[in-house]
Amino acid sequence: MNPRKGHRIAALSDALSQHRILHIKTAAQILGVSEMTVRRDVSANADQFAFFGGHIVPASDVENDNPYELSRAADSHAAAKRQVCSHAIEYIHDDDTIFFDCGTTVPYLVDLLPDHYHLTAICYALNVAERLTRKPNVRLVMLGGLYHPASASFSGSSGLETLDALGINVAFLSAAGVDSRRGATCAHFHEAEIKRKAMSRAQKNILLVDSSKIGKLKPAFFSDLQSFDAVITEDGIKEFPG
Amino acid sequence: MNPRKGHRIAALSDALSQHRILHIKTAAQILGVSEMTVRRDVSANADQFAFFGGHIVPASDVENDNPYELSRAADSHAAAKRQVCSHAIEYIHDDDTIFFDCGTTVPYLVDLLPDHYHLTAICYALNVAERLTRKPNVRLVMLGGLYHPASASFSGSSGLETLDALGINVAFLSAAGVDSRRGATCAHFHEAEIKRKAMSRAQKNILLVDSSKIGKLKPAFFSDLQSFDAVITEDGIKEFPG
DNA sequence: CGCCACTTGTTAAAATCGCATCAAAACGAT
DNA sequence: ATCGTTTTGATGCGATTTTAACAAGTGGCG
Repeated sequence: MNPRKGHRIAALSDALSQHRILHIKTAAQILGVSEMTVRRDVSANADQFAFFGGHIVPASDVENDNPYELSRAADSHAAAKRQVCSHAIEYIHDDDTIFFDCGTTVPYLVDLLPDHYHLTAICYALNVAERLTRKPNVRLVMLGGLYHPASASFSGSSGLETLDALGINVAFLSAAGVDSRRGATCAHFHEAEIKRKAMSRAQKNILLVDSSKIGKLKPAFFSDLQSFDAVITEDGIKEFPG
Repeated sequence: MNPRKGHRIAALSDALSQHRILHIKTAAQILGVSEMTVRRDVSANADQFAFFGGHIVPASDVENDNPYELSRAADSHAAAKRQVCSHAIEYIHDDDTIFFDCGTTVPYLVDLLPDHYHLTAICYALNVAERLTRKPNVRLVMLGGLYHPASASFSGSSGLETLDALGINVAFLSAAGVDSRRGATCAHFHEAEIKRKAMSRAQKNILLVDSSKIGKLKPAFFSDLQSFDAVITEDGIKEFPG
């Protein structure tokens, strides 16, 4: 398969797991191609995607006759992500201030937070913010800016400045690529900027990745692995002393 | 409610629980009424049903995972709000930069935006942001800060500073109270601060309120009525020249 | 009965979706 | 570089969806 095409399919898959429903126009904008190309991609991958009334939905949803119910089970790596996060909660304590990165893994961590913990949460992605608003004792601080559909996140100088005024106990970072020699990378540069700033403000930095990310490399580098206090995959925690 | 109508709603609900998805034509056949009537039934019961691409689906499927949809569906003044907003869209033009206030009325306005309009949208409420992300040609700027559950909005100095750097063509404001002598008021002071700043940056300021707000008074004053270029209720537009 | 508000059906128009077609661009191999 | 193949983008058109407007029907009530 054409590598460019393969990348589009992957990106579409990512975007879909975030939004669960994508208007074709929106998808075309995210992927930076024409609507027609999106249509062709979708129909060429009928095993993954399906059309429904001008929108794209995961094929698994349609099989159930229910195009909406975004089963989080539809996310192929859901089990792995949940497991990653179950290891991660031990780093969170009552009254902590926590930074939550964007991505598809982090929302699972939010769901696992005990309701009785009083936390201050910092985030910059819409899907993460939404989850956090459901936690009764969480004080939520959102970093605003320009919206990026691919990651449902925001970027802007005001967010970076806000970070400068925050004390963070633990920062949970995600990465689209993890390479032992080239470190942690993500797809977009604006994300990398926020990640770096958040890490510099945090006492502890934890990287959350399911193993499907290992060995991959993305354009925007944001940290080498030694800078993390721990790297958590579904197999467990790897701590870096010091 | 008309007994015949009530029976149709029940029958539709039954049919939906069996099929999970119903084509409008199919539903019309099952109920023995015209398509148009089915459409009216569905949109009059947005708390139970929803449209999607010519089909009817249970609203719960769409609302799942989305707390704001719920509150919106439960909104008793939904019809009035929709009507308010239908009057309001005439103030929006292609390529405009629009400020969207928080509240339950504004999301209806977002839904009414033509998809082909290229807009820059400024907002500071989670429910509004969410709606805006579904618009394909909208560039979204979010003002971040501390989250306030009551209005699903954020407040903070960084948001106010961001506003200072923005040129706004039209600002749509909402109010929890409107009094001809004491002006427009809202429940929280942090909201009032953002509203005032947004109004000072906008070429045109439009107040959107359903008539249930008229005569009410809330603690946080943010503008007298003469400062608005128009006040829109479900009954129509009242313009203030100059 | 006649008036009224409300509901329903019909029709038309507008917007959108889905698809086929064709031209341009990118790519690969010689 | 040149040719042929593949991929992509643009355009147009029919079908479908959605909305709006108007006409007809229904039932309550004096």
